[in-house]
Amino acid sequence: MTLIKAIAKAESMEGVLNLIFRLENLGVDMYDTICNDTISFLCKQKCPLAATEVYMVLRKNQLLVTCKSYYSILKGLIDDGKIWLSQLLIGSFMKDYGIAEPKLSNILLCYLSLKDINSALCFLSKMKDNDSSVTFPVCALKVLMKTGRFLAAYELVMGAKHNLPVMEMVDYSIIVDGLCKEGYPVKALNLCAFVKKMGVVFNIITYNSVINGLCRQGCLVEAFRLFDSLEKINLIPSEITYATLIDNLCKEGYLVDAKKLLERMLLKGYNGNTRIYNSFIHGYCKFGQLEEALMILDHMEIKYHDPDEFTVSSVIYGFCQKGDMEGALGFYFEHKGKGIPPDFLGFLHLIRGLCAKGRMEEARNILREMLQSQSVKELINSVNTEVETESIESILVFLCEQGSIKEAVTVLNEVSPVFFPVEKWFGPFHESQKTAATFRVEWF
DNA sequence: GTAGGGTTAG
Repeated sequence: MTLIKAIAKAESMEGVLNLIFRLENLGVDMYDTICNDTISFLCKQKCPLAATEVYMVLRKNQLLVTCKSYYSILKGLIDDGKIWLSQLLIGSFMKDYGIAEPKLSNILLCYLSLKDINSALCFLSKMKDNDSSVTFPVCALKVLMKTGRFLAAYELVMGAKHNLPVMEMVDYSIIVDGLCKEGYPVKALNLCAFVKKMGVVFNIITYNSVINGLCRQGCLVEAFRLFDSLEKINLIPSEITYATLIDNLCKEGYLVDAKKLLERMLLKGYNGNTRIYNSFIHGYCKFGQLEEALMILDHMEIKYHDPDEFTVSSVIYGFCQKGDMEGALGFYFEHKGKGIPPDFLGFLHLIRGLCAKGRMEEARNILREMLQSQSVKELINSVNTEVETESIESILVFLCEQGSIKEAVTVLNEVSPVFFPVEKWFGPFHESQKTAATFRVEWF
């Protein structure tokens, strides 16, 4: 076993398998135990396919495949989404151990929940009738969460009500978080209430996720209501709680309220960070208050929070909004000199602004610098896998060298929304009405 | 299986 582990650590699964095959030919004692141990080890190393090969060796020699081996291979295969292969193994597992074997029941539940959550629940209730030790499938939930089916997980929990197994706080939290990300913050709140009744206590991270989910759906009022109720459940808002709310206030143009909230946060002993100040800078720039944004920038530097790519890009955006290309260029060169270049959108604003003024040669120079920026390259190349033709980067380089700046900008405008989707909360699952437009903060 | 998992940007 030590040798096998050593070979596997060298990431040579073929080496492990070769060794197994040689041991087989030598007719070594305890061969079946070695194979079962190897299966367990390979699964821990997240190599269920290699483990399956060892399993085949056991089958071929009509040796005992332990329940644990079946379980760990199947779990690995299901986690990897290798459904077709797991189907074959489940058949043998059932033949060898019978349906009442707890590990098999768990795997079946995972497997069924992947295909059809209702049949999983049906199976579960049947197993309960047989007085089996099967509990509600936490593993089924994990499968659902891993495959992003948070609604199904939600319905599973809410539907099971009193037949719930002991679930840990984080298990619930992942569902809550998933629901928020999918745009179901109200369902997430329902789940929170339910969980509270079960006596499970969430920490602030979960509530941060819900607050963010509500904001993303445009439910700022509800988000603040939740924020205000945190005290009642003895939870102290974290810096991220404040950051989330501040960012959303800034986005909506409630900069005065955002500032009040920032003051409140500082009073609680938090220091603020670059990200929080970026929210302000971006908000001020978006609403045409460039001077305010620049004041925040100064303030930031006094507080030793270093500006970053986002900061620089936001300020450039602010200058461009005003049509002040000298200001934008000056700011760009100054920060480039300090080693803080803008990111994709910062460059794009700069180039668009220059083009709008007919300053094509300067736009071309900036485009050239943009295409040399590491972060821009990484971003652009991250979509290339889906495009079969030439890479976007090479197209842009070509257009730049040709001097076809307008065409290059067209390409950039096309790819930009892929990286920075806008208007998040107008998706198909709009749970509650957007209330931000009539919203004012009333804590003072 | 018996640790760790889950949160903020245009």
